[in-house]
Amino acid sequence: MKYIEKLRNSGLRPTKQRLQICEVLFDTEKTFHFTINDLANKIKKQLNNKISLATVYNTVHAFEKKGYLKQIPINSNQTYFDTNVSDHHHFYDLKDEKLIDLETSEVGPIKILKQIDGKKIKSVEVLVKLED
Amino acid sequence: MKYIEKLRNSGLRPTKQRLQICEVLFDTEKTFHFTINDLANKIKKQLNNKISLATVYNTVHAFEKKGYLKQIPINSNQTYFDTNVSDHHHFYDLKDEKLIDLETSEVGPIKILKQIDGKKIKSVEVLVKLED
DNA sequence: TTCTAGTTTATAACGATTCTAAAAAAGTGT
DNA sequence: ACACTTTTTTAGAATCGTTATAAACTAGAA
Repeated sequence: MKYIEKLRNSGLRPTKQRLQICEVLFDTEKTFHFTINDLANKIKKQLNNKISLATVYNTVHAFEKKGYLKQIPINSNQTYFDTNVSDHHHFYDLKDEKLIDLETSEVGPIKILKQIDGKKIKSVEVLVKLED
Repeated sequence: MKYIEKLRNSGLRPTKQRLQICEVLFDTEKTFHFTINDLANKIKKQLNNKISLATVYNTVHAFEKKGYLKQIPINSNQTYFDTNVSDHHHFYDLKDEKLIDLETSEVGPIKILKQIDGKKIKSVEVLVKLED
């Protein structure tokens, strides 16, 4: 299994559940956006196998901490995650409540002209809200 | 009262509670960020007067719909609002969990080079995460 | 004053997320 | 393979922000 190493290297035991979640998250052509609920359903369908919700939460947070997932800053009752962990931005379609990737190359360079004492910039994320 | 007109003009009845919330939100030198809970506490302290939580929620949402408040897109267990409704951006201090305004003039012009069919851009918001 | 629609209220309901404590599995050494 | 320790999984309970409910109240109009 190709994920065993990956997990071990980041100090996570390669358990059956984590490996299965890796499959669902990373064995795809394209990256995608999801909520915990989306993911739990996907697991059930795709693997015909239920993983406890608590485990899904734990795993997603563990993966996020290790940098294998990113949280998408957006106001919703549910938290959105992204399997695309490269620096990039998002459109948010307000009507359909859908997220669409917006690559950094598709946004001109962003200059932050204000500094905050004792702090450094960790990330710059753009959210473009769309309407009809 | 200066807010009676404002509320009437937007089709909201100028009730005692709404006027009081207006005072707390808009009778300030500077704009500020808040959660519903922050606001409820501020009302209790500042006006020595309790307004039902449900009313605070209703009012904040009504004001947001009318454009007197803005939601700030950020991942937190609570929803953040801003009394600064001009186009602007935010720093988010990850450690202190604090928001800081970042004016559009302090960010170079942002060019969105990707278009989504049948949709137009409603807003462009930048979130700059800060670490030590 | 009376009527009606809009508003407030306390409380219940809801739903996403986190906590808990026990069972299971993984890793380590023998 | 076995015993032992630590991590992980699990179901269910608990938490907490937010929304719904239904009754009491209020603003505005006739």
